[in-house]
Amino acid sequence: MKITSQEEYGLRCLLRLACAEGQAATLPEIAAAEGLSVPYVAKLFGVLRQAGLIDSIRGRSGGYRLVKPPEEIGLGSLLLVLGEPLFDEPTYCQKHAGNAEDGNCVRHGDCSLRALWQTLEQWVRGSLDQITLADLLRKETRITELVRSRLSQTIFADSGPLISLTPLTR
Amino acid sequence: MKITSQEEYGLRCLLRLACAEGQAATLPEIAAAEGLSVPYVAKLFGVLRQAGLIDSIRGRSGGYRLVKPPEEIGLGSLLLVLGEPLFDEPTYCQKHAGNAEDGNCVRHGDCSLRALWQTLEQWVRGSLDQITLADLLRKETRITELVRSRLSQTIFADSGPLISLTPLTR
DNA sequence: TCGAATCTTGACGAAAAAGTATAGATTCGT
DNA sequence: ACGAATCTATACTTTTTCGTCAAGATTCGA
Repeated sequence: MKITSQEEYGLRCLLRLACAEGQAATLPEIAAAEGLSVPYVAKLFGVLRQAGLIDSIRGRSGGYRLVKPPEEIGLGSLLLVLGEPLFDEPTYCQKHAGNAEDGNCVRHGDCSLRALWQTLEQWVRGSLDQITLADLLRKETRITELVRSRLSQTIFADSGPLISLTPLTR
Repeated sequence: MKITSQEEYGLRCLLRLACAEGQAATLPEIAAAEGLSVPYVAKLFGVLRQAGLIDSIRGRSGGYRLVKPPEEIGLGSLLLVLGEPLFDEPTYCQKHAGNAEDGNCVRHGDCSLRALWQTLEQWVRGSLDQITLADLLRKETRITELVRSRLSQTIFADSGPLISLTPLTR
């Protein structure tokens, strides 16, 4: 369970854009500010652009701009654009090893850990979405308090999935 | 932000051990139960053993056993043994790209995102530790309720770190 | 219109992670 | 004592991720 490079740097670069306040910032500027290579930032911004988070202006005095104000960009959804979910639903029971010949999931009865990951994902994502880019730009923000104050909402509200295991046969 | 293979499979295999209730389970048994190769499970159990979570008995009727009862194994610490933390403190400012020639962190003033990741890490880890292996073994557990009921504790209690950013210079 | 500055895209190589293979060490049962 | 069943350790191959490179497309300014 790790923050990927793309998540980390994508977020950093987007923060730089957010600092620019409407003014378009260019790849070389951002790259220099973060100490990254220009092509790498270009790749990251490609992802962000195709996700509709930023706008690009081509040509001589071009650059990138945020589409929405920083107040409306939650970290949960942002990180989801830059990386994968904690747990990749559609491929979960196929892609890894540990499947029977017929391709079915060989695991504890009904793939029970799935429920755990789903809950965790929903929860982390939801919590992160309570923090916006704008929050990260304000100096001297106490994150813990920030989140706590915004987390009185119903993250656990829905009735989650069940876990059940079948016993190990020896 | 993703669950790594080692975390997923390590947890699954450990669950199998927990099912065995004190009886030693062998590599071939576990591997067959999870549909994994024997050497792979061996590797995973190597990690778990060196972390002191399981005991190995060598020789003819050997196998592996949990050192502690499942009630005392929290998922947070377990996953930490199997994978890396969300955010790798000591290497954070060196290992990635984006550093100045002198090796110092080139980032926003005082490496501000660090505070975010630390808070998140602490928080996810702490929450996961409220769930034990034993909880996952009980059939029909509603994870969301489980966590909520155990989370009235002071996960947010300590005063977290500050965030601060220096403005983008163009 | 030309050229410089910019974004866009896909292919490529390097590094890390995942999983396998193999040889070896230990113990038990007969 | 021997052999079968087990764990242990290391090296290897494959796959994925990371980051770079190079060629192309677009726009502005002079």
